[in-house]
Amino acid sequence: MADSGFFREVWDIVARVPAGKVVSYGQIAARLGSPRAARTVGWAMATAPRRLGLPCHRVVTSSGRLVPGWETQRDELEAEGVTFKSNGCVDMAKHQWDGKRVGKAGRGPANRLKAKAGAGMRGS
DNA sequence: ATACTGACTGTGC
DNA sequence: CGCACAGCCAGTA
Repeated sequence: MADSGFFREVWDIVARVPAGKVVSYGQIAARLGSPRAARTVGWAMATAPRRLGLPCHRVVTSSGRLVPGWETQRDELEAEGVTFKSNGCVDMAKHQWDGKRVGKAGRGPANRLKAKAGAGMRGS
């Protein structure tokens, strides 16, 4: 894989996400070795050719929020058995794809991940 | 080769 | 609790 690079891997991972599960952009990026490349991952989805049949509706943000401007996405996930919270967010704590690594569920605000403190230190 | 964009993320206030 | 700012990676123009 990786014949083309990052994108190919992103699509590959997304295509491997089982129904009823969701994965966050950051999780995919981290899987590729670049936890900060979440944007690139989202971009890969945005430019992902539909002919690939990518279940982009299974990709959500770290907050469990669905893609902004997407109305059918929630319906698609529900059809797969994904449950939602009252606020309209996916119950990622329950459906976030383990990514073949069980025990990693809840990597984000939901878990108060305080890794690397100098991550977004805006000190310009 | 350079610049810009893009469906994110984590902190800061 | 909500809004804003800055950093990151890769592909297209």
